Amino acid sequence: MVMANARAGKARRFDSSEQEAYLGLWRSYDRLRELEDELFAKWDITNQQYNVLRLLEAAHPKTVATQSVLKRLVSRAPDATRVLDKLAGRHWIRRERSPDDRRAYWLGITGAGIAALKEMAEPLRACHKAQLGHLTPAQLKQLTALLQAAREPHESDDSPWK
Amino acid sequence: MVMANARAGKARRFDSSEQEAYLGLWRSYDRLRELEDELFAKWDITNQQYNVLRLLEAAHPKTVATQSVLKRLVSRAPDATRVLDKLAGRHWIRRERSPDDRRAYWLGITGAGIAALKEMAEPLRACHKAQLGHLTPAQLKQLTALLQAAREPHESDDSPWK
DNA sequence: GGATTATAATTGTCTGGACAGCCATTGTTT
DNA sequence: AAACAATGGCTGTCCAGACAATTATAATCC
Repeated sequence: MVMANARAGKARRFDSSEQEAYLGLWRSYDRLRELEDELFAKWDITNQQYNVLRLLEAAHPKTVATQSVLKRLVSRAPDATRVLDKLAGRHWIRRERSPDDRRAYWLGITGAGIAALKEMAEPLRACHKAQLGHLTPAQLKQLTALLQAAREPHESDDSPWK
Repeated sequence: MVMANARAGKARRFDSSEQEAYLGLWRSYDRLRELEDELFAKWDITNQQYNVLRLLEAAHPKTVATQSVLKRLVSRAPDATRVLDKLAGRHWIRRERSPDDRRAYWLGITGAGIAALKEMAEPLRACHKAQLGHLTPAQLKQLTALLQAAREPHESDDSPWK
């Protein structure tokens, strides 16, 4: 039986080095994310939800405007309401109407939310170690810097990621 | 009116340098992908679909087993059938039963598929340039190498991405 | 060689991401 | 102050990603 093109020499060709880098970025993200997703699945939580919790924890005991949280998220959340609904449903966050602008909400993490984060902290740390612990500190630093440079022109001026 | 924690000093703290690198990876991927998605949306195609087309074009005029294509995709495709359905629906690919294994299919790109790719080539190249063209060739090379190193332990031995 | 196990693809279903339209509220303009 | 525009959030809907169950076929194991 003939196996067509199973691994035909230098299989992968790229149109440009930019494309090569981008596909590498995509691939690496995909591989690493799988590890994290697996962990989050155990707590029935998504990385976005976790992200929100972390931001609120950092601000604790102060509360934060929804829009402020959204701007700082790693990836855009067009369905913010539903993400917050899920967290509020588990009583991990509180929402209260802003007194000066009745359209807006202030978000705060609850004690249960903080407890949940605490429970996840160590396994998550181990997960990140499993993801990238094989790189040297110098490599990690370099990678972080290059990634920052890569996205820099695509960040708005007020982005916390800039 | 008091703005709570709008940009409180060194806002972002990380638990580890591995986490920092991973979040940077996620963020950069998210920003860059947005550009590409925007382009693909114009042709009503997803990056996964494009990916499949490219792989089939590379093998053309030979045909490729579905499984072989799936292994080479950038990100896992659990719904392979439906991705292929879409491409076949636009007559960009052909599916034919393997004669020696009636479970399997051979996939091939059609003339229309090749034409579609040709039409997309230049805008896409420009897109990749817009994504990462601001990096120097040395930076691109370094980034590509670091990304490869980052995912290396998470690739199976037979992965084309290793 | 018949039973069991593994593989390839399809299908149903659920969830999250995305977008548009909506309502309520606030800000701006004249 | 009335009209209009902008903002914050909510909801309906659609689509892709994910997973489990199913069917068909092939390979393996007594």
